[in-house]
Amino acid sequence: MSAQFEKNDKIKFSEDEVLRQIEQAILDHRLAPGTKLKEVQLADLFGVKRGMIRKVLTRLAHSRLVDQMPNRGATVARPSVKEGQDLFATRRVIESAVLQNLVTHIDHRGIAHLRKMLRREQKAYQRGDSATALTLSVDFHRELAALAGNSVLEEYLHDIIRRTPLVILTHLGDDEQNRCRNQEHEAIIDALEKHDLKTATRVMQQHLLHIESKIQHKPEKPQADLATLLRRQPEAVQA
Amino acid sequence: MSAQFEKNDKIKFSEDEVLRQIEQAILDHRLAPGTKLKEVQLADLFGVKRGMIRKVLTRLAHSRLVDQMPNRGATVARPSVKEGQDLFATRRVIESAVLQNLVTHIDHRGIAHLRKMLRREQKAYQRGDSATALTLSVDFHRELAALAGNSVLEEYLHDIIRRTPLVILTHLGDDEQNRCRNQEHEAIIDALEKHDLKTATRVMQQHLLHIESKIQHKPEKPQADLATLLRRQPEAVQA
DNA sequence: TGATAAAATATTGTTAACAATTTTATTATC
DNA sequence: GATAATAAAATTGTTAACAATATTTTATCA
Repeated sequence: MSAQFEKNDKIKFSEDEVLRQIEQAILDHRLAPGTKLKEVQLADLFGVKRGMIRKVLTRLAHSRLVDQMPNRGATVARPSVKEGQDLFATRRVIESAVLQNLVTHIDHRGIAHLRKMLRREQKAYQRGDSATALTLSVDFHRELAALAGNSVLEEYLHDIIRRTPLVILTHLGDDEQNRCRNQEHEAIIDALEKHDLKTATRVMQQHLLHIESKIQHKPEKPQADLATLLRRQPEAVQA
Repeated sequence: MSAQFEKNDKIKFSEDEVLRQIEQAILDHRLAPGTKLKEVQLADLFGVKRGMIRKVLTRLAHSRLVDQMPNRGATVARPSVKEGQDLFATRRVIESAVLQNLVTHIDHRGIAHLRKMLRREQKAYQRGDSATALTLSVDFHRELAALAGNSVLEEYLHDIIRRTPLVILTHLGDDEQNRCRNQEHEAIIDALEKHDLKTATRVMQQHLLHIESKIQHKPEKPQADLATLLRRQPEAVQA
């Protein structure tokens, strides 16, 4: 009468919190592409009702992080190589447009803000905290889009950024190749400050092509059980 | 014991069909921005269960055609002027990228296909069937994206095209100004055939700016009841 | 009359039980 | 032992009843 109750012996999570945790588990590579996501199992795991898991899975399916098949449930999505290429190509288009907006709209305050973000990112690298560095690196791109002031472009870039890690994982593996080189971030800020669109765009294209060029097929990894994989490793938590 | 049962005296619709009908009612301007969408009313109207309406409303909210507020239900979305501008600006970015892809990838078969679509569009205009002409005009843009072969770009353009009529309705009204001029469609095909990216892009930009320039604020219209508005007018059906 | 509070109604949100379907296990047959 | 049919279990899908919240109506008082 004890063991079977342990699973519910925890705080109840909100829908957004459950979404965030599952999404993070996917993006942290703890849930491999193709992994079955069973509703009751997840519901018990988080101590919530099945209906909520259902809604969460639908939301995740919408952002293409999971696949849903009628009557056959949800699995972690396995994006094709082609989808990955299209995603990267579109990202180059979006980020170019962002820069084009920025080069006319940005002011000293914006530049200063970007430099502050860059410094935090560099410090994280220097102290070897690559998890934080990666987060901050992504935030840099997001912040560029936010400063550009076009909500639709921003929305699309968020969508792409959300989907990208899964593509990389699926076809490149967990090889730590997928992070930004922050010298390029610095070069982009410098160019923006001088209102030099051409240089900013060129550096950005290099920057993105650098990752894109590495996508290629890779065999699947063995898989542990769902509960273990959802449990986040302490050392991976960002500072 | 008769009148109150009439409402259910019809075929049961599938979820996709219900979604399609409500979306069409919004895009046809039969449901004005801000209109409350009550779950039981819609469920009775379509002869389906409330849970299905619930799912449909969530899907519509996701594509920003309806707003959902916790505990306060769903309404037809009222996009801001800013959102409309951002949508159009992004559309120009996406369509430019589509042309850039097309100008290198397109072959004679593709060109022939586009010309066939253009002829159908022109014929619809000539016989005064503006509803069909509008549909075909939109299809032309969609087809460009499909031929470009980037699924993400295509997806985003679909999203923008889906959201655009509501923006135009909200801020411009039902003034019939919002259709493409198909001479420009022809010019785009001509330029693509000659692999002339510069001309194709220039015409496309004009084409899109033509509509974009007309967005401005406009007072609200009076509103009939939901059941009437959902019932589609026969003459509006496409040929 | 106009404002405020309370009650009644309407609407959205959640849940547990059930139904339908798929998946796994078992049995039967060759 | 392999294969196919059958039964059992697991899983997803749906629904009706209930709970929570918001809105409208009515009642009360200044």
